[in-house]
Amino acid sequence: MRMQSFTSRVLAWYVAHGRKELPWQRDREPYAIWVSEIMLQQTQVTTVIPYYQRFMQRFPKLLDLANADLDEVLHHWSGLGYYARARNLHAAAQQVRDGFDGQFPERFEDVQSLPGIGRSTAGAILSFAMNQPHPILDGNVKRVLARHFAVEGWPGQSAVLKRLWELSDALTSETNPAAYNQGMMDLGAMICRRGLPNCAECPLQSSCQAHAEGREKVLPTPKPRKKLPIKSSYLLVLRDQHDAVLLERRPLMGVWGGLWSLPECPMDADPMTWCREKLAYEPLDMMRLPQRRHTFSHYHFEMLPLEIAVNNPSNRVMDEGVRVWYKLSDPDTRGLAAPVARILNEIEISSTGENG
DNA sequence: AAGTCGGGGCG
DNA sequence: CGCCCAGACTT
Repeated sequence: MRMQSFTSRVLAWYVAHGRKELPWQRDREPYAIWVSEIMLQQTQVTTVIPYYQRFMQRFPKLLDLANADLDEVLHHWSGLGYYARARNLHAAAQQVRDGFDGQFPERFEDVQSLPGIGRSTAGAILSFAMNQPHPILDGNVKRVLARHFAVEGWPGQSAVLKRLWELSDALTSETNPAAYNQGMMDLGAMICRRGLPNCAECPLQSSCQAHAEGREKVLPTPKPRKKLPIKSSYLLVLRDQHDAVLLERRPLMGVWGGLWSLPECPMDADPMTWCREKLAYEPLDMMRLPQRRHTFSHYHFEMLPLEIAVNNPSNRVMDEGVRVWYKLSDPDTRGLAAPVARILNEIEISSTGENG
């Protein structure tokens, strides 16, 4: 008998083994699926789930998100990374509110025109929410296709990417794209895994070219990587007489965009002098805190936190959009850079320990 | 086409 | 420690 098609095998496998109980699969509301798809960009399912639940509890409807302050959106995103996703999500919600009468658009071109939504995410949202037949191409689908069809080359190369899109487009189910796309993602996550593919339980094994050639572990071709440079800075923890800490808001573009962080003193400067001249606070006492390393996609960040006691006059004027005194005992809803939150948390624990 | 953008999980 | 993960955007 003739072998079932690629597409029908994926569909059958999804019905039998795929994931159907994820929090954003309960209904097919476009807004919920949209939020989940943005969170899932470059982020694994198990990491996303608690963030998704807190986010949806605070912003249950699209208009709740559109009408919220960006600061609070970033607060609920803090720790997930790629904060441009949160800013784009917020801006896109406002575009839907103002340009689409608050209804999430149903035309592919309209969806892809929203900030933060590219071809793959637009296809995912419209296929999952409305069963529209659009292909997707996330990391899982790339891996399944690259292996099954033995596609050579790093998928970041335009020619390789074009070939993978052609395959995804040709294979996507016309009748049940939602189940097919979810099936491909689940196959990539559960069977056709990066490190140790479970070919024995794969519905596509009989036709998989990489498996036939014993190359499933070396495809897809990995990204050529360079050694990450190391950047070091002092992080100044200015602490006033009321146990408040001075925070600065980071520029929207760049690392930790829009989040609140500690003043960053260059390594070639003297922290006491820098504190006096750049921050205009007279340092009274200084203490080293444990050094930390944070790794970004493109460099290591060595943080040398210094706790500096200062006197904070009550009549001093400050621009609260750029700098705030953050009370350790009374944390609010600002988005803090994750390593900064950990540093402040340690200080707060040690200070509460001293007082009782 | 290449670089930017976070944090976590895993071997 | 290196590598990757439900990518999109800028230059």
